[in-house]
Amino acid sequence: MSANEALAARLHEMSQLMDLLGIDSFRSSAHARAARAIESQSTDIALLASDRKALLAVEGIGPKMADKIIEFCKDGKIKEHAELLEQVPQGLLQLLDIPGLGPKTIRIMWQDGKVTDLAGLEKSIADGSILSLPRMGAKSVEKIKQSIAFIKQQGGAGGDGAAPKRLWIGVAQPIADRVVALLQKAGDPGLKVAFAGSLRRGKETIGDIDILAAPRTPDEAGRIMTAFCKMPGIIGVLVSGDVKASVRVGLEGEFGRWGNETVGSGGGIQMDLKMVPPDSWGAAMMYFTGSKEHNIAMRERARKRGLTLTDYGLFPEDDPDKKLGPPHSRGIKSICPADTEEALFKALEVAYAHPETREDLGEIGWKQTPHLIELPDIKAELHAHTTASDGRMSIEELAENAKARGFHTIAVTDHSQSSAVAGGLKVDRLLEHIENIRKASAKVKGITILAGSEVDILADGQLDYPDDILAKLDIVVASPHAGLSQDPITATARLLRAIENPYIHILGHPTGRQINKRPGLSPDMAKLYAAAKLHNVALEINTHWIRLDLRDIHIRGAMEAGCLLAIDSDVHETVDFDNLRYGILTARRGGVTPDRCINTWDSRKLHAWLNRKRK
DNA sequence: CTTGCGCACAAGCCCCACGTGGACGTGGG
Repeated sequence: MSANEALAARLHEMSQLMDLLGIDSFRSSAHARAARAIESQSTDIALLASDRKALLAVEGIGPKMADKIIEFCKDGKIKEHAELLEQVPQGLLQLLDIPGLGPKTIRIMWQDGKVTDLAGLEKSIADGSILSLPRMGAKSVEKIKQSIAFIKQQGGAGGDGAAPKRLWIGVAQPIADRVVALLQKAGDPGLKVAFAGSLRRGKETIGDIDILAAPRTPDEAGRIMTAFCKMPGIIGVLVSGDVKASVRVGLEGEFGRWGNETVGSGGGIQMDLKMVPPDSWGAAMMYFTGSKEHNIAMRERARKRGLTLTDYGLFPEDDPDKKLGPPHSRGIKSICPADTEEALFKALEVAYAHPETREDLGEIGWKQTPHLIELPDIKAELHAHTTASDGRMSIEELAENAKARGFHTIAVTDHSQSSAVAGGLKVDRLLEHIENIRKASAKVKGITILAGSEVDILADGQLDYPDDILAKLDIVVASPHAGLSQDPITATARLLRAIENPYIHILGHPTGRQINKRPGLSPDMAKLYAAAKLHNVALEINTHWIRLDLRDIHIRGAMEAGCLLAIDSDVHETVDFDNLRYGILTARRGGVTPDRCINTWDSRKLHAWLNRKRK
């Protein structure tokens, strides 16, 4: 967990504690909002907090919050947090993770039902006393029971307080693809089915998988619902009505088989299906895609124009006090077509925002839609390994694979000598490897094979080969692999030194973080961007879904600073090429345009750029 | 607790579905 994430988690918990204690809800939501603001900062919080003014400039952070943040950075803790924690029983927070139970209900149970933890809750379910709570009936209790079972299976039931884990996008996406195909098959030809939610927005981790379908007849709807609730791997149905359902699916069975990397979510993932009339498709996609913050901002914009934006369309605002019920249910027609998102954006006079950018971080209010990079724009892979180090393919196999993807260039960049576990090449082996690459290059036509290396950035910022060896390589990708728990100042100096090396082209996975595994380095990113621009070094977006490093918010900063980016799949085996889609999504979240990504350049432009450092 | 408007004090992000039980909490984005 990075420092920013740790602080955000702390503030979020403070907000939850306030809810449980029944403290002023505005204070609570101010803390939740501050937590979100911290999460979307690309600067390491320790650096930000060294300048109180900069902290105050962040939307949602006022004087009191700034002091708490500074306190956290100095002492590693917030006194008020500890004080709140003292007033609430240990096991209570965990109950908030149970769907169906919110702060109000938990507070009542705690105050007069003597429930202070999961065991107490289970007891009150067992003896039926839970039913005496307001708004608690058989259906709600059943849902809670199922949720408890799921949480226990996830492993966190010991009371470690761990929030439910989010799945890597690379694990969630193939599952969603299969479900979409399955539902399409259950319907008639031409049925619209799509995934939405954070998956469609391309977030690096996914909480649940949202699927939208637009059946045209009740019969078709019935078949879709049945197929969804009975798909392979189902471990529980939470809700199933006529138009929506929520289920949990295990990752072990038919929809699992993701090798040993499925551990992220423990045992399963929630999937939500919603069915809508075809003429509401666009409005429903907007709603289901989110983000929540984007939706709210869009709906506010509608209200300012005397309109109401809902999941079904755009309506005249005829009922400000909301007494009459949703407009669509009263037979009122949308004032514009609601079958596409584009039509709704247009009617609200907002430039279309791609799903990946819908985070309410400035996209509403664009003069025009930016031209974001797309998958087919990528024409070169500049970071790949062969059997010479830890890859699975020979040079020729690698080149053939790249050619089949339509690339004009593939760079062979095996590990350098310090990466012993990855079979890094000593200088003599590297020289021999270069010869082999030249030979393969003569054999395989129709693609340029570059001789390169992924050179370790040593702890002090030196590169792992001397300059005269680097000079022999067509391309140098320099990456940090070890020493990833350095403090921010040392890490900054280390990476800056690497960027300043005259032979480096690309800074590979700059922070070395691995999602859900380790935080990696927290350098002063602004300094990195400036140096990369000055020395003409491209910053890598490593497309492996465990890395996605640079991450979205850092890419945003790099784009604003005018940097070049490289989107590379760090290929070790054939399937790694398929990770490109995650790199593209992440790049789009950061606002990358094709001109700024060196992998989109035509062969002449790219090679000229590489050669500028080889004179 | 923050913001916005103005230098002290208000007001505070949207809309729908569901279950329960008659108005509100919760979850979905």
